[in-house]
Amino acid sequence: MEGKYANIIIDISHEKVDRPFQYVIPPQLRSGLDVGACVAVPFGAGNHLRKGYVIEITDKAEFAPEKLKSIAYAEEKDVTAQDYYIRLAAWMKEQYGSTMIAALKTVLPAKQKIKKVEKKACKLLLTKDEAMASLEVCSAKKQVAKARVLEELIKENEIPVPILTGKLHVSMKTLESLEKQGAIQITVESSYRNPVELMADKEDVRNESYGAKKDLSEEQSFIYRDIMSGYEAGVRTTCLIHGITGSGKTEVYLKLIEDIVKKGKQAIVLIPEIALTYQTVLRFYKCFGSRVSVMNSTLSKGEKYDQCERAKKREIDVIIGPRSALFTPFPDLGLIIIDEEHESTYKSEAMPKYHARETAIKIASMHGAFVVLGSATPSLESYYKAKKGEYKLYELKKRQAGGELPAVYTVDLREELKEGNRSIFSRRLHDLIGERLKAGEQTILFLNRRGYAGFVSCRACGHVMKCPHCDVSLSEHRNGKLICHYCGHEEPSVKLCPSCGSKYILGFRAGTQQIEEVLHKEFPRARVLRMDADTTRTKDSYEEILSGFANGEADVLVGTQMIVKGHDFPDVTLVGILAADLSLHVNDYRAGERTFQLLTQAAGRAGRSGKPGEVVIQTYDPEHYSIVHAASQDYRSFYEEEMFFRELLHYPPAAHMLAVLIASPKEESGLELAKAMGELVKQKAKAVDDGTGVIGPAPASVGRVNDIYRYMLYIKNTEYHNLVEIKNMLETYIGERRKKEELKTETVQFDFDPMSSY
DNA sequence: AGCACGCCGACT
DNA sequence: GTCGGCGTGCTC
Repeated sequence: MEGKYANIIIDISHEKVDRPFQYVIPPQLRSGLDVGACVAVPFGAGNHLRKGYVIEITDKAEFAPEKLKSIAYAEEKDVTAQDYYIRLAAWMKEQYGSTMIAALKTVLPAKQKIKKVEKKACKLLLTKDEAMASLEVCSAKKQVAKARVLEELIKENEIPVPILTGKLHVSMKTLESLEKQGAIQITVESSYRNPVELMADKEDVRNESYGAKKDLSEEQSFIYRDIMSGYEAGVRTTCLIHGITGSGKTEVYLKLIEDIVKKGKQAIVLIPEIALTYQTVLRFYKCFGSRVSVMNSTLSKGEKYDQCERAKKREIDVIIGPRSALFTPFPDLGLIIIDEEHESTYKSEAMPKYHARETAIKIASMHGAFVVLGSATPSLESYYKAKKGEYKLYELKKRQAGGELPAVYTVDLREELKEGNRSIFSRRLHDLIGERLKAGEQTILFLNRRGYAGFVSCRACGHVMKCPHCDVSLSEHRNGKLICHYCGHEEPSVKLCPSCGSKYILGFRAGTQQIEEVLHKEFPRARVLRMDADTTRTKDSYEEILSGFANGEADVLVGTQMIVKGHDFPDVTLVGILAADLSLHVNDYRAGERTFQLLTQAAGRAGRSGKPGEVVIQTYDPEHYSIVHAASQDYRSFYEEEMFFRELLHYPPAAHMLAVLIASPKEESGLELAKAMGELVKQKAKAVDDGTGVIGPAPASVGRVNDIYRYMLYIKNTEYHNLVEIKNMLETYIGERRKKEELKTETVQFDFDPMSSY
């Protein structure tokens, strides 16, 4: 690439320098420098040479050219790894529409390497009396900063440095000066650990029968052999394994990884964050010992950095983690597995809003690796691609333990009501729960309710308590406060309706709590565990509840979506889905798909170890195709029916969709920008005539968050790259208006094939 | 992150 | 004056 100037991101982990700086490319580097190159540049007043990454090469000087400095030199060829990350970041920026910095930040695991893993602390070396004396000396000299430090250290002998520099506004200089005087000592601590070994230590792995190597079934070994022989022949096509619940996809993954590792390559296993449990990890630990590691959000930055270093040094072969584990710096990646590939957590909510599936395929292609997707209820996207031949489709139709799929009963709640049953439990479910309690078998009750605790409304006048900064209702918390889940606004609960003065203003508590109460009333001897956002607030409570239930500490588990994922409960023979259509009535084109997935996955929890299982689906809408096909566990029919609607309405995967979120503190200027952008796209669509459809602009479904007004624009096209082009066009449009200082407070975000509704 | 600049009280 | 400590802001 030719060009006079290079825009470079300086490798300093500090917000204020986290933007491109422009440098002159010296003539001898003109031809050999490319985007992604690692260079050394003079930076700051001291002209210290620092590392940086070239993110753009241009002829346009964006800064007074006479003030530009020159690149000192380019790093030698060992930059392949870095180069790879910058290419990946550039790809993400293009595909998903974000800043380069944001993309680099999500992709680069090394960000922490600048920040020391060590914990620094200040320790007082003087005695109390000596310290008091120095304190007086400092005060006399008006050395306020030093005095502040000494004062605090007298109270507490040792204080972490970040507290001193943060809360007390003391600079590192001051501390160093104090250290020179011999008044204090700055201590450095560092800790290295392998989180998997920590997990494994908690249980005696060897006595655990769980991950014991079973022989593959015929179905399993066919898939394994077919994939590996394809691999040997150089095929790198993405594979989709559609295996019914309990069919043993994990065994296939383990075999594949084993082979790949034998070839000296490494594997990444992605799982939805919520499903990362001891059970899952232990199974891998059994196979690969300490050469497997985990990556998740509970690890500290230092621990994450450690895992990256170990990966680079080939000390581990397998990493298990959520979508961020994709960026583990393996030197010779061979395989990426995405388990439960339909899960919406694989789509990032932050910028860039990337999808782990597409990104994994990109990463694999950069490494000569391949991707295996697995699910009992594949996303429509993946199944569609498999049918088109873009992915290779495999099926596991038999349950592993030889168990039958559970018998499913659908109960029409309208009929129940007609016949005078107003309970949350239908008579059938009630009877079956009773039977299980007698037989000593376990039951799961599942409420597929979206969102959190109920809103507060006045029964007399209908007034609803709303957030003063956002267009959403406040929800009542256990501590009696009203909280806004969008901006965090808090206010005390009300006793009297602020609108009409009635005292009948109450929260709608319909939820797992209520179910628990009814259970206690109707089955006083049943031991009940409840799992929802309330009971899983603390760090380990999630795991505690699940393993408690798995160990038979309770008869009934009541919970929301989170209980359906991951865990195996061999003694569960009854699953009750209390209101199957709750997740159906959300204004989102994916509602049908999500409902089908939830119901199928929930039903699949029943009867997993030989004992026959039963499932009761309670619904007001028993004819809905999502419910009908989930009840018969018939993915194919569901797919055909849902796909018909997607084709008809041009929704993904039949077409692609770009959601544009325009936000502004000023209502009018936000709408003006949204309209202008919409008009621009419509004009282009007319000119090119490529079937682009534009919807909106319209206010977002939550039209105001934190006093910022939000507008949406939806753009549809059958070709993804056409949408990328439109995004690029809008980006330049915004850039131009920004230069003219017209847009100061407005922000625009892009979301391709959105998973969440706005 | 690191350096310069400007501010402020103390002291030759 | 001017020296040394401290906070602030900028770095292509």
